[in-house]
Amino acid sequence: MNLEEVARRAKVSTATVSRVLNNASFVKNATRARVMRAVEELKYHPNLHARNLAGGKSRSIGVIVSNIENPFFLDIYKAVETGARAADYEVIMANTDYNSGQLVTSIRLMIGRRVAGLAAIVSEMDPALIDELNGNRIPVVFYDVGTPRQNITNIRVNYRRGMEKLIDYLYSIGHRKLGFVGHHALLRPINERENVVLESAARYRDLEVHTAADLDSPEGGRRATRTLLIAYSGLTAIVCVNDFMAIGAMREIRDRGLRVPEDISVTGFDNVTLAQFCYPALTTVHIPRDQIGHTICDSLIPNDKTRVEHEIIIDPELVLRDSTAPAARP
Amino acid sequence: MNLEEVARRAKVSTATVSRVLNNASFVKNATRARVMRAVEELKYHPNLHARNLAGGKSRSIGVIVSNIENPFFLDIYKAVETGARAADYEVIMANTDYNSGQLVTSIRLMIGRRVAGLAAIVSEMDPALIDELNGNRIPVVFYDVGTPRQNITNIRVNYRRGMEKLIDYLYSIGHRKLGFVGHHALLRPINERENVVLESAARYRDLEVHTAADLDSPEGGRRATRTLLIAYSGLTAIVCVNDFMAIGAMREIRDRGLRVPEDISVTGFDNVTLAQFCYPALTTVHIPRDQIGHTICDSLIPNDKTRVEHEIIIDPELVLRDSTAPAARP
DNA sequence: TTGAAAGCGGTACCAG
DNA sequence: CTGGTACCGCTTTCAA
Repeated sequence: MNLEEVARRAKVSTATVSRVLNNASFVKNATRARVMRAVEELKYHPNLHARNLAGGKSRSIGVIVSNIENPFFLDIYKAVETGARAADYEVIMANTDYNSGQLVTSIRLMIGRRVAGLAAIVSEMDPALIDELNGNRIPVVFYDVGTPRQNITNIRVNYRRGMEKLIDYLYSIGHRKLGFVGHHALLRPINERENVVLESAARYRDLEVHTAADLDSPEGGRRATRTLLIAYSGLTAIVCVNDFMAIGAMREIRDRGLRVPEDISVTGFDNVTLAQFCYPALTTVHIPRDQIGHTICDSLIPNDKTRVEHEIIIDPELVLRDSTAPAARP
Repeated sequence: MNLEEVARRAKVSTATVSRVLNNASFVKNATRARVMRAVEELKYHPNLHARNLAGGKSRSIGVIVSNIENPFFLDIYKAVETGARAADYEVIMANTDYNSGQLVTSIRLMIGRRVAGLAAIVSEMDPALIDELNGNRIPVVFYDVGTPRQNITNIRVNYRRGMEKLIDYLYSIGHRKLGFVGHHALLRPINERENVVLESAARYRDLEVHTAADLDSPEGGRRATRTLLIAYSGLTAIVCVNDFMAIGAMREIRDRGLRVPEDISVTGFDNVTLAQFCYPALTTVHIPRDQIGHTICDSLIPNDKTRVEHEIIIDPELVLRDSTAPAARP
């Protein structure tokens, strides 16, 4: 079922069929109608691979994320999709599960597909890969990794500031012994985040922090919290690397017969929608996924109007809700 | 950057380059090495469109879902991805947001990509589309819609049984006035679900049900619940069409100063992971997304061993948790 | 307004 | 083992 068959049935050339299908140049109404009818009758669907090959262009952008189950990444993906649709681009998504091998596979896939642009919203990016990407002339956006260079835009969140706000707040309401729940992702910027927490805490002489890490999931958050609670007594707050894990942290705390926030406070990061539907609603730090999505589209989709900066830094806001309260006095 | 450039650099023919890249037939080690080096030096990435075109095969399956934000759909997608990866297939995902126009677009996209198989996990499927798909010779799996025919597998969940179990349970613990939270999706099978609830309830003379619908999201669940709570007093339980919306229902109930489950019980459907991380943990009905994902792969990916039935019906299990309790005595 | 034909970047068959 | 080459299905000049 190809152009030729349609052409034959409509008694025209393949060139003409191609023209009507692409609304290109002028075709006499009568012939156009004949072609349309042939297309319908044959239930013809153009082969997109052939089209891409012949056309040479691309009209699609790739988005690679670390964990599509985490609403944070999903939100970014959706934001990009919205922007892309508006520009009549399609977006191809790939998920790495924080697996560096998968990342390589995904990147090759995207390049193989000749995407017009690529967004890497991942934390397992290693320098070698950045190099590989750098060789190519395809525009790339990194989230939180990579050095800005030619054709590369960098979006980063000032985690340090976000964490400091969170920790300052907890300190101000009396917390002196915290647990930090991180997730497994051996490379940057995750470890960096743990360091940020440690350093933020180090600004206070009398603030103690203990850490644990597990998978990026509610279950992971629960396990890490359990580890923390068993190993260290007297923790009055659990600071989680993101909202997704914080959900598990709250569950674990309650399963141990403790109350949130009366006995132990919990904080997240990202401010995903779920954070406000938790019970108690989660205190967190807002990261504007929509804005990130927009920025990605702006820097990946050719656009004469806006010129996007090569490095964008976001200063995240603290969002106070009900999962935090003054530290329990022992 | 194409085969020819690589061939030239390695001083071989394009055919040979193709061979080493596909591990096909034998190539002398020396030449293979030369080719490899050229590939590396040129940072060559084969054009997948050209490859697909020339190869004619496909090794990819499409999955279309109604709402990727709802973990239910995401879980199915992931299950399919796992199965597909194992068979060295890639999966292309498309999201319709319950929009029938998007569905058409997505289906055309998949056919245009010449996927080896297509899974439509959507509720906005209309008969015309089923016909369009039916014309094609590509194997299709429908979830919950469509009549089984040649090349078409149908997976359906026996919602009626699931709902009956839920309602029987609620009735048995004293509930006589229920609210049902559905979501907007004008076509089947959603309305069907509302009907099922109504009919399940009709088995009892003294069981009253009122319904409301909104978007498939926690926020939608919250709004529908608000509507219900304002319009009808004396409701002792809110039955939600799925877990995702139930999360919003619980929030709304509590925001009105009521307790779950002491004042009002809440139930979900699907048993997504989140259901056990809610507080209180959600009473729901389990739908085995893994099994569904497996089945999809089995019927879409050529496989000499198993022969899959053309119609598979799942009888879902009731999962009792903490969001339900005996009806409050007024 | 329409047709013929030259690619686009690979694959795979046929010789050598 | 390796090279030559006929497609794959569509887009896009160039002429007619």
